Amino acid sequence: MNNKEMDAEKFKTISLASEVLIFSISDNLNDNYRKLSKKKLSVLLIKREKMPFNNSWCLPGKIINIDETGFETAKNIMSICTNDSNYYLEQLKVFDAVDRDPIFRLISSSYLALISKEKIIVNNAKSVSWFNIDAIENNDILELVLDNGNEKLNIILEKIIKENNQEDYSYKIIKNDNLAYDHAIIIAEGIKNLREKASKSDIIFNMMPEFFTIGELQQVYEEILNKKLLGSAFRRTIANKVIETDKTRIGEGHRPSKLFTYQNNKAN
Amino acid sequence: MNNKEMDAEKFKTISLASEVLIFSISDNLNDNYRKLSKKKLSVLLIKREKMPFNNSWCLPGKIINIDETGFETAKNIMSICTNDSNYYLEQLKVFDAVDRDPIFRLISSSYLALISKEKIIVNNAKSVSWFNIDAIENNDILELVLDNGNEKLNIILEKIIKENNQEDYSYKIIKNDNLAYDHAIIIAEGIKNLREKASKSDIIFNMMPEFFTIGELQQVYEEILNKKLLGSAFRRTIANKVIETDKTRIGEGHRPSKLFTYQNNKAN
DNA sequence: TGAATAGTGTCTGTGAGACAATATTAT
DNA sequence: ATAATATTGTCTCACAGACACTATTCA
Repeated sequence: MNNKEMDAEKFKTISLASEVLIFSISDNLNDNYRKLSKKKLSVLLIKREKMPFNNSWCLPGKIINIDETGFETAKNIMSICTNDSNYYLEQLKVFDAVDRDPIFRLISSSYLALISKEKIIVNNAKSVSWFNIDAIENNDILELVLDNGNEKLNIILEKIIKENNQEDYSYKIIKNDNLAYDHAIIIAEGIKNLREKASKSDIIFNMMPEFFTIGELQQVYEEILNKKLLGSAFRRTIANKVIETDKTRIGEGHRPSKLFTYQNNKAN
Repeated sequence: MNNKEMDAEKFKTISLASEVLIFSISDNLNDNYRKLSKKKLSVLLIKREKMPFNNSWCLPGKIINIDETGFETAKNIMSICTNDSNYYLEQLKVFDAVDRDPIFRLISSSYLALISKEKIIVNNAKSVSWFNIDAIENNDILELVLDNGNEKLNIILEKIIKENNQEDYSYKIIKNDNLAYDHAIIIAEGIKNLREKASKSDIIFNMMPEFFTIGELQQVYEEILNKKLLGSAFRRTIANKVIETDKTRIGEGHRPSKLFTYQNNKAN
């Protein structure tokens, strides 16, 4: 094939990429020394340095090689931010709107990764950055505010409800803001997925450090589930999932708290 | 490109197909006139008439065209068995093992469809057939028996549990039986998905006819969840999802039962 | 001392499991 | 009459929400 034929070929074939939604929890210190630091869900984004969407932020992604699975590609992508292989990774969804890439037919197989901040190595290059996520829901509108400290992205999505079932919906971008492709939708779907699984499984612990207080754990659940929980009830329900250690966190302007660790080697 | 170049090209590119797992509920009459007909989960399979896997059964599938989404392709596939567009259809998972097709790199984006038998038109061609599914679980082994009345497929799968979490597992084929590709795994993943959602959503109703008795509905739930339910408790929990009609089913050798219909236009 | 969080105990309502009891039909 | 399913009612137990109360620290 000569170059001309290759170019023509590009437009006739479908390219398939793995894209990874890397979520973690960030600590945001409070000015009041007594108050706990505020936990925020955060997502890792990359600054694009080529067309299309040059200079926009995007999810880390890679075209799937002919000799590797999408999962393997996703694991390779993960190596940009960690050399620890101990994280959660699962298939999320396929995003394949015909016009999602302005030039080619690019289909994205998305993956959701959950990792603890302590396992993450991000060099300070400006091209990789963690964005705190604020997700504000009003009726059928979802407002996403992504903030990395320097730049703030304001995105508005609409929930498209299918067939009268309030629980079954997809998203449509109403207003985008310097985020490439349909990645705003992928982020929204990831949050939805995480929220659904948070109360039915233990995946949240993948974003926790090895040792944590019940209060910190509760904060993370509150952030993900987007609602206040009662301390007493939370302790009860979480009790059989954690192991108390003899460590204690002190120096916080209030009663010290015991440190716990995740009970992941359950025998039942 | 000449033919030789095209052939070479095939081996270098990835093909992407939509494959649809069409589930429905079959009625299997009991010899005892008093007893209810036994409900079975069933899947629509197609007899392949070309290589690879010639003469094996497979899920209906189609290569995704460059100008349509996988969902659209899935809807086109659905038209082989219905001209009613009122069914449930959702993305299931991507299956992309490198060697799943013996010759090419074929990636399958699978969809789960749930439809009521009354909406289905299958011409009696031998190439399309409904198979009743028996799924027998023993520890980490899942045995699938697919039976269309003429042919019985016995498949054995192993659950591969990830990272000590009993709930998070995938499947590996131990013994296949005249089922093409990794479609046994897709069927197993579909059953798992259906089971998880059955108790948390109303998707089961997509496989019910317009009018049904509570007993029939309970049977379907028992079949999907693979456990016996208590009639009294079932009635209580299902009560707010169904509307009682003035119709009654009679002539069954026991007390007649009221017919209900799904309450899908919920106002909450 | 006071602000803030940690941690325990208890009451209450909801909802599921168990099971008893009654109803109704075709053969 | 009997087998089989339909339908209702009631008791109990587990669990989550609400909330009161105590504990402990640093500025």
